[in-house]
This record gives sequence, structure tokens and C-alpha cells, in this order.
Amino acid sequence: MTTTENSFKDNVYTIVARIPSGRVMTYGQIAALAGNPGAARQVGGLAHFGPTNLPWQRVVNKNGGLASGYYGGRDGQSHDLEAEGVSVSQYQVDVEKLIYWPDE
DNA sequence: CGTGTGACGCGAG
DNA sequence: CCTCGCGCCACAC
Repeated sequence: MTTTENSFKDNVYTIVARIPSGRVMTYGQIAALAGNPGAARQVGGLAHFGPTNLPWQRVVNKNGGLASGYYGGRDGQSHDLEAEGVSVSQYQVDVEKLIYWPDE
């Protein structure tokens, strides 16, 4: 479908853009959904050079912690998340509750 | 194909 | 809090 199977990065951008508000995903999950479990590193790398119009603020690390190079820093990211209804504590979110899976 | 890069993940100190 | 090292993978040059 439209699948327009693009490169791994294109999949990542698509997945990130599909993350619903009030939810978060880990780099590892995005990488796995993109078709490469373990390429979490690349996910971050693409993010920095990718479109800033995507909800990267919903992208967190496995620990539920915010990323580092986000626009405005972790402060802006945490603020953005809270603005969506996500409770952020010490730059961390309730990964167990806010984590999002496309098949859930 | 080699090398560098990176918003990861984990461990160790 | 920090650095350091290893592994992992995709991408740009």
C-alpha cells in the first residue's frame, strides 16, 4: 500500500508521525517497527536531521527518559509532553503506562 | 568498502 | 553527576 516502502529512515518518520498524543515510544520500538530492532541508534541520528515538524517529543529512550537534542532541550520536550497530557517527572515519563504500541 | 557519526542500551568504575 | 568501552545498525562521504 502505498507502502511506499522507503528507507529505514522514512519508516521511522512515518512511525513517529503516527504516535498518538499523550503516548510515547522508545527508540528501540520505533527501530523494530521500522524493520530493524537494534537500530535504535540510527533512529536518534535520523531524528536530528529529520523534519522538526514531527512529534519527536513523544520519542523517549528505553528508560522512559527524554532525549537530548530536542528543540529547547529536555525542558522543552518535557513541557511539550505535559502539554499533551503526559506527566513528566525528572525528564522521565511513566513508560509502563504511556508507552504506545500500534497493535494494542 | 572503509571510516566517521549518532537524540541508543547496557555495563563498569 | 561523569567518563569509558562495547555492541548494534543505517547513512553520508
